[in-house]
Order: sequence, then structure tokens, then C-alpha cells
Amino acid sequence: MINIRKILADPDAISTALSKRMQRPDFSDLIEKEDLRKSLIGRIEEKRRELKQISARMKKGKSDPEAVEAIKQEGSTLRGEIQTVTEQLKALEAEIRDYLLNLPNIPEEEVPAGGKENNEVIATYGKLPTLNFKAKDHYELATSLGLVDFERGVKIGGNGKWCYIGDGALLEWALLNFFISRHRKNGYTFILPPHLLRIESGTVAGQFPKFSEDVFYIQPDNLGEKATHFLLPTAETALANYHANEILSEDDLPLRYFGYTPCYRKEAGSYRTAERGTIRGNTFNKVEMFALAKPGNSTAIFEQMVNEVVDIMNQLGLHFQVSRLAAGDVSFGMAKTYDVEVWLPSINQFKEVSSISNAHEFQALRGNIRYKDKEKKKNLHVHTLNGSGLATSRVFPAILEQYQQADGSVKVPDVLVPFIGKEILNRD
RNA sequence: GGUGGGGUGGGUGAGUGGCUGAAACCACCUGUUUGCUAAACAGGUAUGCCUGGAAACGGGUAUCGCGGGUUCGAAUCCCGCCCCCACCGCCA
Repeated sequence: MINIRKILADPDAISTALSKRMQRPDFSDLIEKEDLRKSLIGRIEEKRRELKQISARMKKGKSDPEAVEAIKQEGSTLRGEIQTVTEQLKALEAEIRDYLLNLPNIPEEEVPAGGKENNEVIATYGKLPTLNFKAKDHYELATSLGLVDFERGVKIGGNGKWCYIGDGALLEWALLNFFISRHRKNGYTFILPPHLLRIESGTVAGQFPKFSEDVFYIQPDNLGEKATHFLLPTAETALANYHANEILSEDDLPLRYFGYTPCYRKEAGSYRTAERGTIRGNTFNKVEMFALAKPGNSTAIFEQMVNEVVDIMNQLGLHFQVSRLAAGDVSFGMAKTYDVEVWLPSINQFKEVSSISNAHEFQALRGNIRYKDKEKKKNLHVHTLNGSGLATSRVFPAILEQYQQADGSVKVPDVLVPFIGKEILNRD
């Protein structure tokens, strides 16, 4: 969430910054509430002081029954008053927090204003594959080569599921292993987190309340009871909570992690042709990069993460581009996002394979993740960054489509050959 | 799922109703002394919020897993929840 102090310091500036997301919040109500909050706190503190003095008097004057009775009366009244004001305060604080939790992150200076249409391609890599035959789409290729079984996936798990089989499973696994090897080389620590998370963890990562409709909930005990857990929609949710409520040492920063989990998302609604196959599913595999950095350092870490993803894509020999997202397309909790988009010949489009974002202190404020700043002798909130590194469900189809051969087979990218043990995927 | 035990500051751990934000020890920091290190001695070392201050640093208030209750007063008593440990049961 946004630090309320920043809003109070310059409401117009924040409002203007948020207008890039095509909304312009009016903070006057918030400011009023905040003023009221402070005055309520002042009143409570005053009464508590009085109560304390009473308690001291009681200790001394226990022998006089009349005085004791009077003190009890006085204390009782004070206590009642404190309780009343405290209730008001709590309700008010809940309102303020609720408002802040629903406020999206402030876009960075360099983020273009407006919606999707204002996304800017900032670089293009690789060569446009030249296919002198009609490109098949990855659904067709995966099915004809026996790499993915969509029908039985749906039979087992319902809409939006599939099974990787044989060489397809090997290719999927090879991608994951390749990603893992790259991240390890880049100095990230590997984490395999739980997939089932407590509801509370969803708020920290920014999933809730904004995306609460899009995740799967679990009731460990009886049906009908309130859900206590949910299935993570990305490893980021787990990684963002890893250091929640901790005070990190400045010397340990930046911390870099990567995690692998399947991602469970409802993705309700019908899919367009452009998104058939593995492009948009309920369960897909993703390796996620996550970093915690000092505020002054987060931009550099961000650039580094983008470069690392670009490097992975280049090694896979794919044609792709990098886009700077416009504010309206940057997701709720993030201040800046670059998308890496891979070329899909069948639909003649670039499709997102990775999103790298800097959340600034947005997640750290929700999760109370701080570090001890030696110079300022203060605990400050860290900046968190995340990036897909990467989602196989988008890379897999891109490889099939970009590496397809005239005879219907698919060449294996060089870097994956050691993981799979063959250079060509064909029908045999 | 059952039964029992337990959650106190960076760590160990005392504290069963009243200046206890919390003993003691360890760790850490700063001074003093010693040729350096070590040792010894002295002092310091939690976090949130409100408030004064440009800042340094003050004043206030809250916090002993979380939330609620009893009481003039709760780390201490009662209730609910979360988590940890031990044993038993179950285990595709």
C-alpha cells in the first residue's frame, strides 16, 4: 500500500501521479479521517494517564474504604470513556486501512500514462523466424507430436488443464531446469515454498483484496466453513511473505530468491483462439524471481532482472521484445513493469512470457518488511521486486511455433538439448 | 483427530494482580584503562503510534503469540483463535 505519510505530505502530487492510471483519487476525506484519528489518540492517551495516576493513589490509600470506593468509581468511569473512544478509533483505523489497501501503487516517473495502448516497445531481440510454409499453432503441434494431452487433462481436471506427456513433459522439465540453472548462476537462492497459503499472506503480496475473486480457496476441514487457505496464483505470493514482519540487516541486502511452483488461477471466462492451448490455464508452471533491496538500489536491481530474463530468452534463441507498460497496464501493486513478449507466428503477435516489476515499498508496507539503516539509525521499508523467470506455459508454445520445421517436427533449442537428450521432437 | 505441555526483548530465561518495558545472564555497541589484541570496569542497546524539534535528541502512550473479557489496575485470572513441542490415533 501507499505510505499514508506520503499522501499527507503532498496529496496533490500523489493524486496526480495516480492519474496516470486513469483515476484521480480525492484525498480530502482521508485527510479528515487521519486528523480525527490523531485527536482520538490524544484523548485516549490523556485518559490513560489519569487512570495510571488513580492506580498509584489506590496503592497508597488502600486502608481508607471510602477513598477506595471513590477511586473505583473514578476509574470505572475513565475506563468506560476510554473504551468508547477506542471503539471509535478502531473503526476509523479500519476504514483508513481499507481505503489504503484498495489504492494502487504510485507509478514511477518514467512510466507512461494511460492504458495498454501506450505501452512502449523498448527493444527487440532475435530474428523473426522465416517459415516458408504455413505455421501451425502450438496446440496443433503439441497434439500432433504427442507432447501435450489437452483432452485427458480436461477429463481429469476440468477446463483449463492439460497433461504434458513423453517428450512434452521432458521439454517442460528441461525448461524449468534450464531456468533454475540460470538463476543459480546469477546468485539467486532457490526456494520451494508451500502452495497452500494462509489467507493473510494474500494481503501482503497485494493479491487481496483486489484479486480475491481469482484464486482457489481451500477449506481444510468441513465444506461450507470459511476458507482458511488458498492456492497460490504465483510463487511471488509466497516469496513476498517470506520475510514478512522481519527486520533485515542492511548488510544482507539485496536478497535474491527464485521459487518454483505451479500457479493456480481461476482465469474464469472463455478463451479466445489466440489464447487456446497452454497460453491461459488454471494450472501452469512458473519459476519466479524475487528480490528485496534498499530503496536506493532497487532500480539497478530491476534493470539487472530484466537483463537476466532477456539473456535467458536469447539463449533459447527466441524472437521477442521488451515493453515498458503504461501505468494503466501496470498491475495494482507495482510501480513499474517491463513485459517480455515472445513472438507467436501462428497468431502473428507478441505474447507476454515474463513480467518484471518493482513494487517499491508497496508490499513491504503491507508485509511489514524492514531493514535497519545504519546511517539513519532507523528501520525502513525495503523495496521488493519480482519477475517471471519464466512461465513455461508461454515459452513452451513459443518454442514449438518458432522452432517448427516443414515436416511438422520441432527442433530443440541448443541449450535444452542436454536436458532432453535429443535434438528433434518428431512423431516417432 | 485425541491428550498433555508451551509461546516473555537479538538469544537463554525470571516473573501468578499494583512504577515491571519488564530481573539476571549472553550477545552487541560506546567509553575508560592497558604498547596492539584480550581482559577488567562504566554506560548503552526493542518496536509502533501521538507530540516538540531543521536536526541531534526529547516528552507521552501502547506493546510479554493474536483478539476479546474480568478488575480501580493484567505479562500475570477467564474465553476464543493462531503457532510450536511431546505422545497416541489415522495416513490415498
